[in-house]
Amino acid sequence: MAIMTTNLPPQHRSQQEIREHNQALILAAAEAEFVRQGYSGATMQGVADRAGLPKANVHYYFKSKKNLYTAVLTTIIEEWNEGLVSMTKDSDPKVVIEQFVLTKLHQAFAHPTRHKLFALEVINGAPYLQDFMATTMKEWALDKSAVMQSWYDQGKIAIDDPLQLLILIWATTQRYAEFETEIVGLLNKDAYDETDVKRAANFLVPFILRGCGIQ
Amino acid sequence: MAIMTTNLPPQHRSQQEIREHNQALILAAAEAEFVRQGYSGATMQGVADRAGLPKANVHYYFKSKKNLYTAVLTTIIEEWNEGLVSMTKDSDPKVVIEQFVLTKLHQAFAHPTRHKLFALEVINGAPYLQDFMATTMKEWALDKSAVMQSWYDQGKIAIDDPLQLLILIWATTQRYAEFETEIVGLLNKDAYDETDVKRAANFLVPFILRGCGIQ
DNA sequence: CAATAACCTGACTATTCGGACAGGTTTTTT
DNA sequence: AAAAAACCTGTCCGAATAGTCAGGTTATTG
Repeated sequence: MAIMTTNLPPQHRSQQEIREHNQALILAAAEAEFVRQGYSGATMQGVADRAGLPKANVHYYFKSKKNLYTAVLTTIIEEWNEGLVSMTKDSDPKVVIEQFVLTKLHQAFAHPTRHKLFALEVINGAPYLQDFMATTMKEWALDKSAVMQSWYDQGKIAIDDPLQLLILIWATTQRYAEFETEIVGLLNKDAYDETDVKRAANFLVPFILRGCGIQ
Repeated sequence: MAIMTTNLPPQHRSQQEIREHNQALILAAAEAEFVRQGYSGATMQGVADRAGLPKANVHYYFKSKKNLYTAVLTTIIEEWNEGLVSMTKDSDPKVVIEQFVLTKLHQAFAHPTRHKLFALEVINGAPYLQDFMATTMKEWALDKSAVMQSWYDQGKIAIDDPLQLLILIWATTQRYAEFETEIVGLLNKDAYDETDVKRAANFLVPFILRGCGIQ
């Protein structure tokens, strides 16, 4: 619908500028369009309209609908773990878990569309993410689980099945993005405001720490 | 794909039997088909094939695709709160919360497709569920929140924002259905088996009780 | 045992959509 | 400043798909 960034034509734009600008424009439009009705429901014309470009131009930059879709997913994945603190067996679980939850929570409120798109993809079997899920993501999860297992062995946390804890933290933080519609309704609002992130954090952080047997 | 119930033609079936049988067949097929690629990606031919009926017959019973979709959602909603124990301000929070979590968890593992379909619908703005979400579901949630608030006032639980607790319980239990693909992969399996429900329950129930400050 | 109503389905239709492409314009290179 | 390369887009096309319908079969009713 809305054009995402300035599209006013500067007099002379280098081809590199044009390319970067239009690709970013199309990717942003595609993210919105794909989440609206899923992969099949999205139309290339819809992407074009949101980007303010002719349909043929979208095909010029991204050869096919499938190609555009995977490009959107790739950009989402690349930013998936950004901002996360590192954790080792010597870390303080309280600090690390608190930071992890807060980071994930802020990402969820900041980029609900991305989280929705990711969820849509996983719900119908992750056809385009199988590889990422089976390799990068799994290794990351198993690595973190091993660290948390060592915390348990040291008596720092009460969790003996860290994979489940990881699943819980993902579930509870991402939920605010994925189920935005439902939660906004329950909170009697039209959209989230700043207080809602705080309210979620104020509940979630101490809850999870208590659940982990910390404090 | 697979035909859901016996479709062998008894010699003489009453029209009522025929109707009930075929409608159930089509609804089950539609649930599977709609979850496969969302509303737009599903095809009436696909529903027909799964049900083992000609496409025109599907249209005979459910006038349109939209009509069939809302029929599927309606049957899901009707079973949404089944099996839940009642809760009052005099209940024992430990018992009620434990039962609530276990019931939701078993539903999630028993009917993943329904939960996925519900999630798909909510993620793209609940276009066909707005009414249910804004009335029945909201009243239910606010009612339960009030009960839990009274538990807090009595000092029985440490949760002063019960709506958030409700959101957390929904998120953590339904997650196992919605993100089946991801979680099954993390557990190194092809599909869930009985031990996975137990493992989730063994983690989740004590975690949530501790989070609530119980025990 | 009609007559009526309900069930069934092959064949057709209108529409929508992804994609192709020819011919044009602007920028870059030599 | 000419040639090449990259960018741009109106128009067309084939495939897929929701929905229609006429003509049929089977069950119900009086």
